[in-house]
Amino acid sequence: MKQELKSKETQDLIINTSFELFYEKGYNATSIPDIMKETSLSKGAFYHHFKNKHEIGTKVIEVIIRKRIKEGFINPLTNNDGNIPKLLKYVFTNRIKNYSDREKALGCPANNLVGEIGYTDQDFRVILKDLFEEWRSELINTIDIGKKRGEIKQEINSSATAISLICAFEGVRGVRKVYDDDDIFDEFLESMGLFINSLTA
Amino acid sequence: MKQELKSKETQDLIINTSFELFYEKGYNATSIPDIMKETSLSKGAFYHHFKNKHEIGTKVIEVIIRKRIKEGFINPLTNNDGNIPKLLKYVFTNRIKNYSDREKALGCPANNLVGEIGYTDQDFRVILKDLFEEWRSELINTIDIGKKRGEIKQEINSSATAISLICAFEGVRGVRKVYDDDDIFDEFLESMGLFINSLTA
DNA sequence: AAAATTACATTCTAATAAGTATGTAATAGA
DNA sequence: TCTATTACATACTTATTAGAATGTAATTTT
Repeated sequence: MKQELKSKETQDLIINTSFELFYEKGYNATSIPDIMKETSLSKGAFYHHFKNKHEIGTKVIEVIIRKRIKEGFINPLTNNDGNIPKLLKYVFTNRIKNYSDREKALGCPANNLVGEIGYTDQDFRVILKDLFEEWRSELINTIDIGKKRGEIKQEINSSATAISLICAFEGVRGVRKVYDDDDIFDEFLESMGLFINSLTA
Repeated sequence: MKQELKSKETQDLIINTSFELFYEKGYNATSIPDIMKETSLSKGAFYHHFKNKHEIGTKVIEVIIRKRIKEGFINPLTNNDGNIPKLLKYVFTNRIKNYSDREKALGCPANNLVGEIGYTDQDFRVILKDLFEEWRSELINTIDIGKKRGEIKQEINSSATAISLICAFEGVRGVRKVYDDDDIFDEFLESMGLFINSLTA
C-alpha cells in the first residue's frame, strides 16, 4: 500500500480509538498504552504520528468532536426551509430521543471534556470554546431567520436564546448520565418544547 | 488534645483539601500524594483514615458537595414565604451572578464529576443521582406550592419543570467554564428569567 | 540499484501512582 | 502503672505512566 495512505489510515485509527476511549473512560483516565492496546499498534506508532497525549486530545476535539457537532447540530440548522420553531424542536428534542443507550449513558463528549478542564489546561478550553461558538453563531442565525419570517417574536434576544438552548441541552445530557433513566429525557423535552413555544410569534 | 477530636480534624482537613483539588484539577487528575502534599500530612495519615481513593471520592461527594447543594440550592427553596416565581428567579439567576471568579471558571463541582463518570464507575453515579434527587424533590415541592397559591400555572408539570431548571443551570455552569466570559451568564439569565415568567399564572 | 526516508516495533528510563508494612510517640483504658 | 490502642510518619513494593532511544523492514527517492 502507498505509504501516505497507510499513514493516514493509522492516524485515523489512533484518533478514532482515542475518541472512543476518552468518551467511555474520560480523558485523564485513558492512558497512551490503553489506546495502543485497543488499536493493536505499538507505542512507537503513537509517538511517530503524535507528539504527546495533549496533541491527541486536541486532535480528537478538533476532528471527531467537531465533526459530530457539525453533523448533529449545526448542519441540520441550515436546512431551514420549514418552520423555524419546529426545526428547533426537532434539533433539540426529537433528535435526543433517538440516541443510543450508550450515548445516553455516556453523555455529550464535548461536555464531558468540559468537566475535566481544570484551572491550568486552557488549551482544551479554547478549542472547545471555538466549537461552541460555531454552534452558537449558526443558532443565532437560525433564530434571526425565524424572526424575519415572523415565526419568532421580534423581542426575543437571539443570542441569549441560542446560548440558553445550548446550555439546557448540554445540561440534560449530564443529568441524564447520572439518572440513567429515560423519564428524565421525556420530562426535559416537555419543558423544552414549552420554552420553544414561548418564542413563537 | 483529645484523640477523637484530633482525628476528626485530620479527617476534615483531608476531605476539604481533597474537595478543593478535585474541583481544581478533577478527580482523576488528582493523586493521593497531591492531596497529602497539600495537607502537609503523610500518606500513612491518609490510609489510616481512608481505605482508598474511591472512599475519599465518595466522602467528598456525600459530605462537601452535598452540603454545598443543600445550602446553596435546597435550603433557599424552603424559605418560601414570598412569591414562588420570584424565589425561583433568585435561586437560579441572581445567585449565579454573585459567584466568585474562581467558581465561575471552575464550574459546578457536581457537574464536573458527572463529566468524569465513565461506563464502569457506577458508584459515584448513584451517589450523585441521590443528590440530584434531593434537589429535584424540593424543587417540585416548591413549584407545587406556587401552583397551589395560584402563582404558577396549573397546567405546568412540576416534575418536568424542576428537572429542566436543574439541567439548564448545570448546563450554563459548564458552558460558562469554556467561555470564561460573564456575558454568557447575563444572556443565559435573561432567557432563564423569561422561562420562569412563562410559568407564572 | 544505492541511499535516504518512512512507518512502525521493541526496549528502555525516569517519574509517579496506589497501596502495604513497619515503626513510634502520644493517648486511653485496665 | 502497665498494656493496648490510636494517629500518624517513614520506608517499601509493585504497577503503570509518559516519553525517548534504538532497531528494522518496507517504501521512496535519486
